[in-house]
Amino acid sequence: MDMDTPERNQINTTLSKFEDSPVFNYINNLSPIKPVKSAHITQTFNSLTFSSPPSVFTSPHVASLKESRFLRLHSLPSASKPKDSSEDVNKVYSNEVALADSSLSQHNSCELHESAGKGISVGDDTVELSNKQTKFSDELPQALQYNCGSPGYGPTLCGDEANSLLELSGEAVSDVAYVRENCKTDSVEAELHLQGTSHIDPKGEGSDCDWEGLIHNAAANDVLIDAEAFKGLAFKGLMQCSSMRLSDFVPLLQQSTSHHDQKIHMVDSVASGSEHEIENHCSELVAVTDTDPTQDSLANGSLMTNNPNEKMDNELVSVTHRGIRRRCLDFEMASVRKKISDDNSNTGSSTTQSEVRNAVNENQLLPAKRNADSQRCILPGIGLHLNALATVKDHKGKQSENATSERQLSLANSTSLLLSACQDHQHLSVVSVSVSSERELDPTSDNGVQPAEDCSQALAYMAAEDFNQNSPKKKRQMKRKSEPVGEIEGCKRCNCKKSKCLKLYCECFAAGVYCIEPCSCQECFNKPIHEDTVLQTRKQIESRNPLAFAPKVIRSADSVPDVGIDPNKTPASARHKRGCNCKKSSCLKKYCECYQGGVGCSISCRCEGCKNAFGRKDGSASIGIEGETEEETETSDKGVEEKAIQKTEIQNIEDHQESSLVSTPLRLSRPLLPMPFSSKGKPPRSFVTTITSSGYFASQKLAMPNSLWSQSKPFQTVPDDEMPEILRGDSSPIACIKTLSPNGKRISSPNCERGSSPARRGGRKLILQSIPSFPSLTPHP
DNA sequence: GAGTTTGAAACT
DNA sequence: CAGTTTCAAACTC
Repeated sequence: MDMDTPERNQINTTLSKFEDSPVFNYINNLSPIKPVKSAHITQTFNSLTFSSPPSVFTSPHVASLKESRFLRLHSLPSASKPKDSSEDVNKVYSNEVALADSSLSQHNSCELHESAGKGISVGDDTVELSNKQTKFSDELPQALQYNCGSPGYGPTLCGDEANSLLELSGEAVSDVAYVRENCKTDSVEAELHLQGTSHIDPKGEGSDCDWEGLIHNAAANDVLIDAEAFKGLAFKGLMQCSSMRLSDFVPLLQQSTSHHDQKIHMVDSVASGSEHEIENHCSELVAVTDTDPTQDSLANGSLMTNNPNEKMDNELVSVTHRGIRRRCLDFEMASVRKKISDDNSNTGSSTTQSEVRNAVNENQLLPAKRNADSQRCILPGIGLHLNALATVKDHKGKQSENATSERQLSLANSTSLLLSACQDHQHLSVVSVSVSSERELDPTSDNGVQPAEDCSQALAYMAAEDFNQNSPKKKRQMKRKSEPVGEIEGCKRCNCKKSKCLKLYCECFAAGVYCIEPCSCQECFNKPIHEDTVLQTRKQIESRNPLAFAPKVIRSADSVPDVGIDPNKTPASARHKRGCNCKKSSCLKKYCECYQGGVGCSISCRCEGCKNAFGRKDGSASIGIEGETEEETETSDKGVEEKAIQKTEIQNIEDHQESSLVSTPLRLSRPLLPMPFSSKGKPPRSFVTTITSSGYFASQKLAMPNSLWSQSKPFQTVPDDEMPEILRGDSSPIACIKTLSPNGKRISSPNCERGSSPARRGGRKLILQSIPSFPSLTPHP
């Protein structure tokens, strides 16, 4: 986007330098690879529906990810590391890693040189990519981490690419390596699919998969495939296509790529003497598969066929699944699942999947990471409106049984992940992976697979259950030390003892997610196995209060005052939908939902002694020291207490100031996220902001710590048929709905307060802001 | 980690 | 709808 221009120029300049360099020429001569056309590349990236959220994306981030891989490919060629050819797979991996690492996390220019020096195509654009990649190199590790499916898993396993990979080198094809490989494979597939390659059939259903076609197609579309990913793909393809052998595959690839100059990447990575690597790799994987037919296959209830090909495929799927599967399903997702299930039976999975994908694409991926850098600590919430989905289900009255197929679950998971896009756009990778893998899901269902909750949860869950089961250590890592008990960036964890997690007291339940392992709840019913109960209870609560699961904080249009709704001139552009009722906290503590949500109190609040730093009920804004000087508006005036309050306020203010994102509540685009909750680093418990349908949907789950909230009624009135549209998020604004809660509290539909610009609002406050559901015109540094 | 405080949710 | 109770998070020590 806007950010690219400068870089581009710079890159070009750099490139020129390179090209003028004797060294460059020399290298260039050595390399048969031709420059890649930028246009193609661009197109490729843009066309990656999945991972590239709209425009927004563009993103350097998404791009960077791919590019990085891309880059890695370049570095892979053994040309520069001849020794590798004879090494075993692990060794190779290690080397690759090393290279990748050097290119990823280090110096840019050097890296670029290195890449160029390796005979990698150095077309202007290519260089550009490389360069770009370098720019975001620091993000890669994390990206990779997520790519591997689990944050928890991340740091240790995949988080730091260099480290993880290196670790791998020392292990015999471990789980880690395994997962990693699969992730890549799936990623590639996802990319290919995204390209709109109709003939790519991951399942290989109906006939031998058209790998040749796939390759050609990939080449034709200028799909960038990194060596490793490709290897995985090739491997998979081999496994799937009994008629094709690896030896045949590589030549094919070469041939295919040779027809397209742009395919240099592939050629470079695969053709350049990597066949051996691939074979090794494949055999390694095969060996693993053969010797370790276990866990996932069993867990997923996947088939253990006698057909090696199938077996492998299953394994791959399950592994990937393993990384992502678990629990990203929330209640709503359960519904989705069901719906999907129904749809699948009727129209075929492809349609449904694509729908989901589209929804995801349009609603969530976008924002991905505009502010990734700055918001890294924030949990971006990108999500699909689960409630809406649930609604669909309800309307359809279709309820599939617990026997939901794994595919469904998987899809749900994928969606959730997508939705959740937890922390960074980098999660998108995960999404993409999961989605692609979903296609391959083994139809044999596994009830054991839990629906996912919010992305974070899912990830956390995975980490906890999938990867950490045997490793308390990892588990601990997953918890991220500083995280307060309840949430891990988007992960909710409750501690309910009496509510069975079926009341709004339960944060998980209120957020529309299932409780997960990290929860300390007792007698919890908020689990997939009690899905019916959960849904029922949920319905009951909604019948009482239609907006019970709606986001508590509604953010109005950035540029449009909350006229009518909030007569007060409070600075905040967002308001708690119902207002608080604080008596003693002066709205300066998280007891106050307004404060917790990072919004000012409004006329609808019944609080006493409001001193909300985000905006007082009386309309004054006490920000910064200002607040201290402001008159003490209300009752509380008791010395010590007052001091305590002031202290708190000051502290909060300081926190605010610390947050680069939050400069002031008054700011229209006030960052929702980095709230002043620094005291414990915990984001607001449950706030979601919604505004645009798209934003709304997008924001949910994933995002936050609080995850998905579900919003309900307003969308529930939407006919099933329209759901897709809703998911699309673009659509027309939903009619403003104002309702009264049973108890007379004012409840207005989030939409009522929605602003004119749909693009900006989104899920939880924190997230949306940082992650616009649509390409934001405003550059985020 | 236990106990207290707080205010939302639930109940009457 | 108001008052009360229950509940679990937030907070304090």
